Amino acid sequence: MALEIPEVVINRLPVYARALSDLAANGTTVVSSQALGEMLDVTPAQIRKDLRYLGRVGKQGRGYHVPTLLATLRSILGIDRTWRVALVGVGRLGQAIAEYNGFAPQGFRIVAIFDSDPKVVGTTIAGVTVQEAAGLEDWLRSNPVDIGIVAVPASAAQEVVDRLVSGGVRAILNYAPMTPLVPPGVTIRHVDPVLAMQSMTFYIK
Amino acid sequence: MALEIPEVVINRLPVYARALSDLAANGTTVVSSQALGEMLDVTPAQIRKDLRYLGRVGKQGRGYHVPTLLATLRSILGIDRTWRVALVGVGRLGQAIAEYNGFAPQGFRIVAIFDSDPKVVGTTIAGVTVQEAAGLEDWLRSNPVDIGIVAVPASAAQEVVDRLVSGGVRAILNYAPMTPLVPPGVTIRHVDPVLAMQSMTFYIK
DNA sequence: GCCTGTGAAGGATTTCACAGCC
DNA sequence: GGCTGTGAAATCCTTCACAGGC
Repeated sequence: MALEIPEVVINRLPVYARALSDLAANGTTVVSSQALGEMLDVTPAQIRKDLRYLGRVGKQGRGYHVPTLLATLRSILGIDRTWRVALVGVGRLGQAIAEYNGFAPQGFRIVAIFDSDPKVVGTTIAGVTVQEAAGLEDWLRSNPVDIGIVAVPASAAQEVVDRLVSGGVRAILNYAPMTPLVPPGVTIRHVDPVLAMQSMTFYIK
Repeated sequence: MALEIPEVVINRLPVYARALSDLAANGTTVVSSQALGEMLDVTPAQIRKDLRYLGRVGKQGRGYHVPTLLATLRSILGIDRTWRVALVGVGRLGQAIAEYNGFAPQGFRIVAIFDSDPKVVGTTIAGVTVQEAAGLEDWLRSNPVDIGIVAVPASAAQEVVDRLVSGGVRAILNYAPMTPLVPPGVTIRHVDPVLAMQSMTFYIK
């Protein structure tokens, strides 16, 4: 029964977790697939099928117990712990990422920042001293991190990804406007507002 | 033959367009589905099927003519023109978005910025004067925009979305950490690095 | 009665494999 | 010979509809 969870489902689970978190904060203790579906514009059947991957997590006739379900979800996604993150690139974008206060509350701790520009190396951003990018792999070997954030220009992104990977990083969040390749076993996600907009203009043109 | 293009395909087309743009910049004039697939880690068959939605855009035995294909792609996606964008919210995040210089080169022009904080209303960010958010709908009625960017706290996001929609906006880029609902006919995309990370931790835990 | 869990059906997407054109 | 276009097959994902537990 512990069958493989498909990637589409994995991508929806954090959305459910966030909604359940909001419900829990409101003091709601039980929710039906119907109600959750209305909050998120997802069909109830899909929610039930998705949640079924977590086990028998609902109660027939009642619905889902919010705190329990949330805990299960967080544990399966691995978001019930803290993760060490390294940020590479402190241009405008990297700076904004470093100072973004949405990561820490969710357990993502930026423990190191790298850049190749001598003008910023040695400065402190969000309490972290910027290190010379040339030392990235060495540093990673003695200070493993879980996730790498790439916020360098497109021309440097593939190299940075390669070096993160060879330093043992298996999850990469890519902000660069290109598609770096990663070997099997390494997960990469892209944050690209331009691509998002470009896929919307098709519908409004 | 002008069959409906599925949404999954629409989401991949901008990625192809970006890669073709890079190839064009390098002076490459012809590319095969195989080569393009290797650049992007996509199977050649998928690329051929996807591009087939644009028409008969390849030449058997040769491949795809980069400049022509790029032009077709841009025209079908609607990224060959400029789009008027309104940004709502100029906290840290909104500020970074306003100052991000990746939008303009792709034809996305932020023509107005709104916020409800009197402290920032009237100030100028990236050359645009911040207006009082209360006037959003009125302003939109006389100055239609194509896309709205929502960079307000989660608690205000649904209301902002509703007001953008009632002001005629049919495409929304949501940076708020919640899932606003939109009526049929309105397209919404989410930019959420936290959700992206939360879907990766599953694989590395 | 309400609502989950679930097989079956239906639909969508991806991959295969090769015919046909350059 | 190389590579697109493309039916057919395979796979994956979503929706339906209802049995069964609360």
